[in-house]
Amino acid sequence: MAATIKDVAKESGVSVSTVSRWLTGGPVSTHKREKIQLAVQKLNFVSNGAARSLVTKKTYTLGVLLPDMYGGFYSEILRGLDQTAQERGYHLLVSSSHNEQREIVRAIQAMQGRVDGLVVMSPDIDAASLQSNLPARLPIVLLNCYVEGDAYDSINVDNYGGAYSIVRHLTRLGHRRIALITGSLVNHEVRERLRGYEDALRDAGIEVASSMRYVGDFNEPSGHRGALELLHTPERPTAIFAMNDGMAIGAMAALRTLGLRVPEEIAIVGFDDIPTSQYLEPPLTSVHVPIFEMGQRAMERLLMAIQEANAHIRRQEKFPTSLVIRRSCGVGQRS
Amino acid sequence: MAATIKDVAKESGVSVSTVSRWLTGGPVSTHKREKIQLAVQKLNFVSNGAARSLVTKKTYTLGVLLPDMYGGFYSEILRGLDQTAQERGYHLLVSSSHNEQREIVRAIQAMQGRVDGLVVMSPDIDAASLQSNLPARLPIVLLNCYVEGDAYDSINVDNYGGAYSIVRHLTRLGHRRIALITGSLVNHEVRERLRGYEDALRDAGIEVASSMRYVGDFNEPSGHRGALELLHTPERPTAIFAMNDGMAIGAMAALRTLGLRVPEEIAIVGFDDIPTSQYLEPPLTSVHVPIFEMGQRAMERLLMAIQEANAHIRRQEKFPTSLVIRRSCGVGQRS
DNA sequence: ATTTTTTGTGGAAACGTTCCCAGTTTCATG
DNA sequence: CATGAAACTGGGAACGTTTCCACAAAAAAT
Repeated sequence: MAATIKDVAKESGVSVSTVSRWLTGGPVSTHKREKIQLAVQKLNFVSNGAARSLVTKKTYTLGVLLPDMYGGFYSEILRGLDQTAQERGYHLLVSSSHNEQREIVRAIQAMQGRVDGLVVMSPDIDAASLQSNLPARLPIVLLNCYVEGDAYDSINVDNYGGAYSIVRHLTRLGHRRIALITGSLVNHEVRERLRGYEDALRDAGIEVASSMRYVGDFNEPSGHRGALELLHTPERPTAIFAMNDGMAIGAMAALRTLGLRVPEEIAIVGFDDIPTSQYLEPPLTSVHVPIFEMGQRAMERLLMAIQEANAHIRRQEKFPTSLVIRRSCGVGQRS
Repeated sequence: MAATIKDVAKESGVSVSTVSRWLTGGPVSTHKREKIQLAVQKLNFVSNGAARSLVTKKTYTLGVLLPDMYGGFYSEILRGLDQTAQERGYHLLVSSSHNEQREIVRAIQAMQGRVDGLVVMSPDIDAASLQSNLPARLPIVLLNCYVEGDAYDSINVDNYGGAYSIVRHLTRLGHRRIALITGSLVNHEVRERLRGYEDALRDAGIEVASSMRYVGDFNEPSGHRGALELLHTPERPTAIFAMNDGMAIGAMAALRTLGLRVPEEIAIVGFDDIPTSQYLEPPLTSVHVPIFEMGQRAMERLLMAIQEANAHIRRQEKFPTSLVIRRSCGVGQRS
């Protein structure tokens, strides 16, 4: 068994209270302090976090719920979360692969009593079931979740604006047949990006054709499949807009195997601007999303919510995107 | 305040013991079960993890210590760890950015009582200080750490063999001036890879030149700087071996800005074979390391150690690498 | 019908801390 | 040298669970 505070007290001949006071930085006489330190060393004592947080009601741990962990996007988010947490002396309790409502709730419940707050990232969670399953009082920040109203702190991206601007960029370059590789359509972010795509086409006087659309799943292989499929359409697209960089990468690989040159024969653009994208050949034009910063910001807001407790004012933030023009769309500066 | 088990007991008119028994799946009469369920629903009760693990001494949480979180390597490791943990009903308590000995120890101590075991990944931790600071009995698996003897379970990569084989590949292609971009030389993995590089050169009758070496830090920018520096040497290298793919990517970007074609004018190879590498142009020849699998395996071994408790037999595993020949070294099959 | 087993029940003692409280010592200060 | 403040001390009650125990009621076996 690991040594407890009682063992230390006995070994050093002081009371439990005094050892505890030493642990928490209270005033202890030099004499006793030395004895305690000796005993701690000897017994290899480390205080038990569970017991501690049971009484203090602080865990210095924050829960993070992710739908997945694959790829440059989630790892950047996690990095942003982790760095900020780390700076403030917090740890992260991570749990991924949650797509279903029920799973998320289960994971949240398992974290109860082990975390001081929660960052939930799940594009398809619904607010109602969150509310009814969440222990009251647990500070929470929603990242890229769709919720109406101001019941939660949330952080989102301007999905509509980003998609609109990159598709408009393509239309301005003269493209008229712009194919689309989407993620799952139940995903709210996907729907927003879709709206941006369609509006940009319409505003350019282009008809939206459903043959120009392939439903992927945000991973490389689906981008690959999507590109192959879209090239079979009677009127071959001159450009492909993939709803994230992962699928754009997959699509580019597919085009390469077909011997199609990017961007000369077909343009391709993505969304997210993950770190990898700049190193592709040709470098990928994409909608820049400040991924790392969003992670940071989510964590900052969560820590704020924890600190301010009930005085906390909830806010919904929407991060702007920006167009990063590289060579894959056919006109960028070299990079 | 969140509701406690006592509140539930009072609300439903049964004893605390009975509620607890219901929670843990013990036998409870239908009648009381219903009452309890009602009360739980009404009070929105979720049992407190800290209290629970204080008495059961199980947390269903595993600690993970990483030196950093940036890049394809760590995120793959983490994914492997997380997936396996998830499958077995465990969560991950993650803490990164630990390079110094002291920081690691502090992080481990902070996790005491909150985790059932630990995966420590820190190429420059030393076994002695681990041992003296670690609470006895806490199962632990070392990932890519250098420790002598069999005091710990550990998982490593065949760094020497990997480096040797990729450098030999280059010499067989006729390269004689093979430059090297390393990571920090205090890192044990770096030293092993260095050894492999040097032996491969010697075995090919090539003299090891210190002018052909640039000390980087495993991140892209240092690869970029390294490539620029190495091209200034009197005898320009015909190939560059970067000790990880991140630096290889940085180096490739540098060569591109200089207008040097890869692999025609200069070959470049990496180490790790992160997911990104296959999508580069040209695709990067690298030493494949089963990153995800190593994460999985580390977690499996940790869970074993936990399950078997004192009957556990420690083992040191070394994962083999394999050469992945793509185009960046000048001879690969197209991909 | 009696005994034995199973099933269900609540009281109370843990688990390893912190922190309040009441008390004791130490130490300037007038 | 009294006096009040400050520093220090240990006892013990929390914190929210589980689990051991003793026992009662119901079911099964004799």
